[in-house]
Amino acid sequence: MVSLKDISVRCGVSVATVSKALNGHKDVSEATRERLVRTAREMGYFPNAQARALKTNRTYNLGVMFLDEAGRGLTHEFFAKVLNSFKTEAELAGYDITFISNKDIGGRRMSTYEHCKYRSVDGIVIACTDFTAPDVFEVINGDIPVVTIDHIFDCRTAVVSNNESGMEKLLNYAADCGHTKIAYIQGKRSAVAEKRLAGFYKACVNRGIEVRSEWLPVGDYCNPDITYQLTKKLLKGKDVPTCIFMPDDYAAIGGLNAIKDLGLSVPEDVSIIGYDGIAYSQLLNPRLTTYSQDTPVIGATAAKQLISLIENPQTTFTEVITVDGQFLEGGSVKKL
Amino acid sequence: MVSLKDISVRCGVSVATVSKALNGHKDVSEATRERLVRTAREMGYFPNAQARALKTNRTYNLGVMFLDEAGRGLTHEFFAKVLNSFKTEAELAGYDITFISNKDIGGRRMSTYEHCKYRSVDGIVIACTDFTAPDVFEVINGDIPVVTIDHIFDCRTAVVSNNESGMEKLLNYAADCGHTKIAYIQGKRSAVAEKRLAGFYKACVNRGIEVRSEWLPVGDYCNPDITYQLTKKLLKGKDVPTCIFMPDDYAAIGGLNAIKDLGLSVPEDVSIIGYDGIAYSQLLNPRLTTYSQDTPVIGATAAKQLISLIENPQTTFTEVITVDGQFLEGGSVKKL
DNA sequence: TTTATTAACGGAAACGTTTGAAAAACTATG
DNA sequence: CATAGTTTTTCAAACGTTTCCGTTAATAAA
Repeated sequence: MVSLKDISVRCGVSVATVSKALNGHKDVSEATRERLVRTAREMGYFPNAQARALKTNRTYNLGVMFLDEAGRGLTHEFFAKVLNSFKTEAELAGYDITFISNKDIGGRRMSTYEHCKYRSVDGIVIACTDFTAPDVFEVINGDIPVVTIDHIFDCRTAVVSNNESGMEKLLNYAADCGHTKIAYIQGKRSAVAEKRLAGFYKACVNRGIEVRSEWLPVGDYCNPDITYQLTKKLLKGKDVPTCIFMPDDYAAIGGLNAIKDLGLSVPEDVSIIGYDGIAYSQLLNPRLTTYSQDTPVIGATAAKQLISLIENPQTTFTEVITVDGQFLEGGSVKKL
Repeated sequence: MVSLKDISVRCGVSVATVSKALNGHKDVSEATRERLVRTAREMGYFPNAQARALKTNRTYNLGVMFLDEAGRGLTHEFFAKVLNSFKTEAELAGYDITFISNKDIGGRRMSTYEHCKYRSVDGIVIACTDFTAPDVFEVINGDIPVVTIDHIFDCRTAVVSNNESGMEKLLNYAADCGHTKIAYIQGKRSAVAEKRLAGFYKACVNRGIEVRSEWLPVGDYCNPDITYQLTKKLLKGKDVPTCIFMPDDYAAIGGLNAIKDLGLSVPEDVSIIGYDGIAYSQLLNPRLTTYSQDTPVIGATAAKQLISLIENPQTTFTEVITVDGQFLEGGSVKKL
């Protein structure tokens, strides 16, 4: 690899001058700057990221903290999409992405935060299902810039999907279609679940729809099996809902199968509403009525915010940015 | 951050001794070694990855090259799963994962290979749909250890899914069920597509099944729309196939919709076979008969191979490792 | 001409490691 | 007790940058 020294001897100047020229400092004449830049290019020079980081304490590396208790990891479409846009935006600004986790190094166990220190990441984005993990708190309380996705901590910037309003929009649609007997299979307790439930209640009150606690079973996100069971249970009694909200689109498949297995059909006998707007939901027949979270914006915003935090360290101001999604009208809700 | 120097002054020895003690060199007495390791732990020491890399030219970072012309990126379930297991295995060995792409740095465009040099990754795994990209060749011809997934280059280690045998198994199953009029909507031309087609032909010959060229349309992977069109076309004529092989499970959804839209049903009127064994395929009703690629093994094997290549540089021996998958019998094929 | 000002460049230390060679401290041997 | 051998420790250079400060040269002002 060609280094600054190589360029300096070739051009008969000092390495200091080369460094300054290439980094656009002002105390180098235009003529030599041009000459140095040119030969650097000719010689195929690229800075050595490690050496630079060692001096500047800036790695241009962002850590992605990604705990997923379900072990689905990147298979989780929401996270995969968010990560994808995060990555794209970060790369545009010259940052690379490294996965961070707790791991062993040199025989000693390293926490996620220690891992970040070891790799000297400039910033961390946290996206996970379990924000109560100790590793998360350690990072939150640390001194590395952090942006969280879909969870709000005091004094930390957060980018959250507008779960409350998304839920409201969906319920309003169901109400518009004439549904009043509405069930909601909730996701597992979490900040996201709270928000969605809040939106559900709020809209129900607004539309004068009675909320029945027995129609609010707690299931789990991305779990078609549990959703299958709960859907069957909901439809077993004599007084059954006409419309069921699912934890998310993926889990909804379990619900659809339950309905099919009961000899019923969607939307004729029972209406179904999902959440997420994943690709499959729009390939189902009938298309699932759902709410598409704006993953491209969520990821890109998180990246922008994180980079801004890194590059303007004085900014003690932390934001909570709410990203709206889009209602997707499918054919899974019957108009009564 | 506490450094080697901090430990050395605290213990009254030189930094060299500390370094050697912590790295388990033999030329340091057991007594001092134990003492140094203990205080290092007490002081919360972690090595500085940059400094170490600068000296040793080893970053313990693996680059993931991941070109996806379709722009689906991590949303692609096969790749997401492979990457997931790759990451897990690599982390076990103390390596981190960094995404590598072509990008701009300091105004100059950097190729993927240059990017790898810049970040000094110890090795690269290539997984992508388009292995003809110039960026791929540059990496293949470079001097960094490389493992490719699902594509074979001379002189480079490759981990490939057993596409040929997978296809054979599927066709044998269809034949066992009594099907003789079999169509295959191919994926776009690629090494993978070739292998699958080869397996298809081979099994057809074995079973004495006539291969009709008009029943071998070329579609595209992960593209339900094209698959929808081609499926309709296949089922329009007067002489139609009784069983259709889809490019993959995801694309198969397009086929299923086409069949539904024609007023037909699976498997009564037409049988369907997928490829990949993605989660959804097993949630469909009826479950899709398909071939599940062993993504956990593929990813883990790739990681192991790459790390072995890195840690035993003398090994000029390159392997091609074929990973078998598993046949999944669903309910989408009718027994005639 | 002298002095002050500015512009362009170089010297050198520093970042935190690793590592081979040299030195020092022991141990054993005759 | 000297010598050789062995074990343990330190020295010092090196990896490729960045950056503060000093130096030189050129220009402007007095």
